[in-house]
Amino acid sequence: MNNFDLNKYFFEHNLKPTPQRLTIAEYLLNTTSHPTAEEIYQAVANKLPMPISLATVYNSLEVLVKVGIIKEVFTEPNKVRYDKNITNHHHFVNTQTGEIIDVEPYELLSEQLVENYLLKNPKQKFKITNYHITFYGELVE
Amino acid sequence: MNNFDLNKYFFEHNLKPTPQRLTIAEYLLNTTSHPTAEEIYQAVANKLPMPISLATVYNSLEVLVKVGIIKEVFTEPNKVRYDKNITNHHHFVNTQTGEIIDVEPYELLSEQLVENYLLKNPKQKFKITNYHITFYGELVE
DNA sequence: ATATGATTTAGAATTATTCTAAATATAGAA
DNA sequence: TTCTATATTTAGAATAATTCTAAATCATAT
Ligand SMILES: [Mn+2]
Ligand SMILES: [Mn+2]
Ligand SMILES: [Zn+2]
Ligand SMILES: [Zn+2]
Repeated sequence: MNNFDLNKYFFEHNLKPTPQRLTIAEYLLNTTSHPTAEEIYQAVANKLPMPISLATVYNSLEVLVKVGIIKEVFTEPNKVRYDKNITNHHHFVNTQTGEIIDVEPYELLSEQLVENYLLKNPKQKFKITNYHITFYGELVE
Repeated sequence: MNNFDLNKYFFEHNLKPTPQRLTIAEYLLNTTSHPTAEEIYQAVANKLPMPISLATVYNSLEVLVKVGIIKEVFTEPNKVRYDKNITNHHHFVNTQTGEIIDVEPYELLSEQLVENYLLKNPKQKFKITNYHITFYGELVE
């Protein structure tokens, strides 16, 4: 999504395209990393001509999640990360660096995963609406 | 693991079997839920003859994790839960109640999952050491 | 220009967790 | 047993992430 699309998207979702929101959205759309609110705050503070508050970063992230431009990711305790990749996908955590990398889903496995759940938990009558896999591992030398 | 095993386990791991630790461990071993530190604190405070502090709950949980009697689980933002099930397994989150249910792993899928990761990320040279699936869903009427 | 409502802001409040330093308990030695 | 060394517990302070509050500012429509 480029800057033009962003303005359009904001308009279509009744979001005022304020410099703060636009800069936060732009920052996220231009990184493959999964930054925290604090990291976004630091990066965006350096780009904006005016100052920005951390509250605005949290407020903006909330509305960007709400309109579906970004998603939240929980891979670690006590830390929320934000993700421009809004497709269904999974994450690989490099346990040496903390880096989080997107993993594309393998849809052929989905059915088997869900079937396995039903097999292993025959008493429970639940419907699985989605699932998320966190892979952990290390760089191979 | 019964009370006898617990004393033995503590002894073997050089953990003094204090009433606080024993009661916390017992509480966890006798529930299939995945309680938070606060929930454990409330439950254990009611069982112990002497008062207990929240700091002791956190300290005890830390050593119980360290010696491998329990595991930490991260399924929600900003909340750590504790799990007596120390085997490799996954979790189903009932999005209506927040209840967390164990899901046994399907080892036949592991290989395919890891293969898929390598296929979809051919440039990255990482070794996957483990992975965790969080299923989300609802009760079916 | 003015009003209205949305947005931003600083700072206070909240929640989960960790730290600190003193008090107490445990286990082993004497 | 008592003593002693060390481990554990504790209350409360500190920290980190996030949310809340209420005032200031901004944008848009009259
Ligand atoms: Mn927390
Ligand atoms: Mn947090
Ligand atoms: Zn992602
Ligand atoms: Zn579990």
